[in-house]
Order: sequence, then C-alpha cells, then structure tokens
Amino acid sequence: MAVDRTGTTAAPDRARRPCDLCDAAIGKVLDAGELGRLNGIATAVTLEAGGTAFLEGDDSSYLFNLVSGSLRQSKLLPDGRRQVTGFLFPGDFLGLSTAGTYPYSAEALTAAALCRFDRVSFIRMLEGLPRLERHVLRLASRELAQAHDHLLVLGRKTATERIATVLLKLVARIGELGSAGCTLDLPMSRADLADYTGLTAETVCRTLTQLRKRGVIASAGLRGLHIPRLDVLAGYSGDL
Amino acid sequence: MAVDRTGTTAAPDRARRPCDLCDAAIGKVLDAGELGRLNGIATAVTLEAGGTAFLEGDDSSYLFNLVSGSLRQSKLLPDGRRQVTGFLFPGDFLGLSTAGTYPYSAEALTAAALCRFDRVSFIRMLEGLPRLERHVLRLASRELAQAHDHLLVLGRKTATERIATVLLKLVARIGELGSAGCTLDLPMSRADLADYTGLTAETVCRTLTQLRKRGVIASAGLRGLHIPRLDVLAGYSGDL
DNA sequence: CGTAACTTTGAGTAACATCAAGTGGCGTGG
DNA sequence: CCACGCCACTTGATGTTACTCAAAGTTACG
Repeated sequence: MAVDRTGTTAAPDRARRPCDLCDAAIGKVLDAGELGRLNGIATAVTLEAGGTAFLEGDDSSYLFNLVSGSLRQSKLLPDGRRQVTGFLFPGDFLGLSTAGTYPYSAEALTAAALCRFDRVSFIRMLEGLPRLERHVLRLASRELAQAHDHLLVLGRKTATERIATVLLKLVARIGELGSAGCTLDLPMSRADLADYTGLTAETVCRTLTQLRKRGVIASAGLRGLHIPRLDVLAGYSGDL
Repeated sequence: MAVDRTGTTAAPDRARRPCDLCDAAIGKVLDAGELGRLNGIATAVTLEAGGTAFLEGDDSSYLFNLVSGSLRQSKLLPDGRRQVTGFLFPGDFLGLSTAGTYPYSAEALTAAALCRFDRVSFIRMLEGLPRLERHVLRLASRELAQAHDHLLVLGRKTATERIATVLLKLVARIGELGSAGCTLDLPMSRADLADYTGLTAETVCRTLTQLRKRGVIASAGLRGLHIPRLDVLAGYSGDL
C-alpha cells in the first residue's frame, strides 16, 4: 500500500462498498438504494496523525466525510501566521466550498478515516437525492452558524473567555460525561488551540494554568482534562 | 434599476408581484414560471436606516433577500460587547440558518428594501426548484468562505491589516472604479467598522488617519473614501 | 444657530505577545 | 532498564499593541 509523505492512503483493496464506514453518518438521510449510488463514487481514505487531506489552494476536486478521528482546518498568511478555522470530528463534511480551490488546509490531528467523493459526481448526484441535498444544506448552515459564533470569540472575547468557550464546545462534541463532571481528551496541541483562539501557545498555557488553580479544570496528562462542573466553566465563557 | 446613493429604491408599486424588485437578483437561476411561484410566497419589505429586520434570538420565521440598501449582521454578548459578523448588500440572502431562531440581528445601515419569504414555504418550494436550491447552497458556501476569511482577519491580523482588508472587500462589493483609483461610500459608522474588525472606534480612526497620512486613502467627508491605488492598499492587508 | 451624535486626537494603561529559560513526558538506543 | 535527547509544555521577565478614559473638533439636523 503506497503511503506518501503526507500520510494519505487510498485503500486500493476496498470492499464492494467502500463507504460502509460512513454509512452510519449519512445513512440516516438516505435509503439503501441511494446509499448504493453514493458508494459508487466514494473512496475510503485514511490519514495518519499529521497527514494532509488537502492544502489551501489545491484544486477542490473532492468532498470528504470524516468517519473517524479528528481533523484541523487552517489558513495561512504569507508570513506564516496561521488561523485554525475549525476542528472536525466524525460526521462532519469537508470541502463543501464551491470555489475551484480549497480555501483552507485540512490536516489530521489523529489517525483518521474519511470517505472521499469526486466533487463533480457528488454535485451531480445531489440532483437526484433531494434528501441528501437538504442534509448538505443543513450541514453548511450549521457550519456557518458555528463560524459566526467563533467570530464573536475572536473579535470580542478575552483570553479566559476564549479558552472557556472552546473547551465547552469541545466537551459538547467529544467529551465524556462521567459521574463527577466531564472528561475530555484533547486531540490538538496548545499551538493548535492558540491558532484557533487567536492567542499564543504561551497565553493558552497560562490561561489553562489559571483555570486549573481556580479548580475549574483539572489536568490528566498533557492532553487529558477533567471538568468537575460545566456550569462553572460556562461562567467564564462570557456568554451568560 | 433606479437606486440613489443612499440605497433607497423607488416605491414598489406593482402589487401583483411583490418580489419584482428581487427578480433581478434571483432571476438568473429561475425561469418566469418558477419566479411566479416564488412571488407567491414573497412579501416586499422596506426598512428605514437604523431599522431592524430581526433580532438575534427571534423565531426564524422568514428568509430575506436584500434588494437594495445595506444591512449589518451582529451578535451581542450579555455585557453589551458586540461583534458585527457581516455587512450585506443587494443580492445577499439573509436568515439561511436552519436553527429555530436567528443567530444574529440584522439591522439596516441605510434605507433598504427586502424580499421576505415565509421560511417553511420557501424550504418546501426548494424541493421543486433544484436550481434555486443549488443557488442557495452556493450562496451559503460563499458566505462560509467569507466567514473563514474573516476568522483569519480577527484572529491573526494587525489593526492596519484588518482595516486594509475590510476596505478592499468593501471596494470589491460597493466601490466605484474611476479614472484615478476607486471611490467608496461607506454605509457604516466607525463603531460598526470597529465591531466588525474586533477593534475600537478610536483604533479604527487612528488607523484610517495613518493610512490617510501615508497617502494610501483620501477622505471625502466622513463616509466617503478615495483609494488612488488598490495595489498599495492591498500591500497593507497582510495577504501578499 | 444650537444641540446631539459622531469622529478625531491625546495620554496613560492593561492585556496579551515576545523572548528566554526551564520542566516534564516519551521514545530511542545503549 | 536507564540515560539521553527531543519536543511539547510551562513559567518568568520584558515589550508592544491596542484599549480606556478624556477632551476637543466636526457634522448632521432640527
């Protein structure tokens, strides 16, 4: 199996239904026959941690559905400043942009599995699958709302509010509710969080330390977090 | 179409087809019969400068198409901090969100004319108008790309870069190309620009003054701007 | 012509960035 | 198994940008 330097792997030995893995994600809105048609234009793709699904500026030939793992979307300025525009988790669509090139890069934070669709075929198929089109429109709309929320974070919130807001959002998406609060396994580095929140890695650290000292969060290793009370953390988010 | 400088349109006097005014905007993707069906669920709405189309949190009962004038989308934090998430100009859609309530407020910067659609009827109608649905999806996708661009502005750019970037975007949308550079009639206040760029009104002023002193821009009254050379302004945007 | 709202300018400050040093976890190789 | 080194993370000291507060100047409008 050929693995290039970006860690991309197109599985050549795919089963009869390469998109089996993502059926669960899309399956709710399509019946078996429709899924079959979709599978016809789908290819299973896996990424190693750090691998690249596509780079900002690449021809947007493909659409992706994230099946497992987590991705980071980011944009770069010419001098190297980076803005992470979002983190993606299973079920999220990727590459919906209608422009000819991807407006951001997509890289794997952890090992990830994706379902890849030829863009033109996918769009053509939408015409015959109104429920899928509705689903995609709903996803785009939700993404837009999330982007607007994040504009508020970046434009108007303090460092502590930014971190609290982002932690709450991550908890909602990938947190595990336990008997005593919530547990969170961060898939991204402090630098990723910094580029997502518009801060520096140092400020992210200091802010986490401060929250830790106040008992709002507790750490379990570098990437593990425990949040005893979500409502307390929410109190730091600026949203209440 | 007769549109004066403030964005005020002639009164819509053809009662039978309330959406005549916005035919031009949507007309490209629909034929006459389809437009007729669309008109059936449309209502013409006008706003005075400062008027409200809807407020953040209102039930999202309607979709709008901006026909003339300009709007401001904004979100508020409980303590009054405000983030302007976008400025809208003729042809833009408004309220695409699929959530039950609007995620932001929409207010008129100038007198404005809108075409209002009952949300449920509009969505139902999409099923029979695949070209319109495609159009809406494309609009949503473009809006998403713009939001991502603005995340980069808010998260990683300096004050000067933010102002330069925003001015360039406004020029592209509502600027008039003259023999010697570009002319721009800003429909929004310094405070609006501040809340859009994540700065304060004072910083916006200082930054404009600085660009003026450097000859990058020239002022014509409070809201009028002249940009002799767009490439020079672009040099301050951080994007090159 | 007067008033209110908006804009501009100035001085001081606070929040976060930058620069720099030190710590800790983890994989590798001895 | 332990020493080593790397890299991410953390912490500290200093610097800079943009914010805050204040006041004066403009513009719009009755």
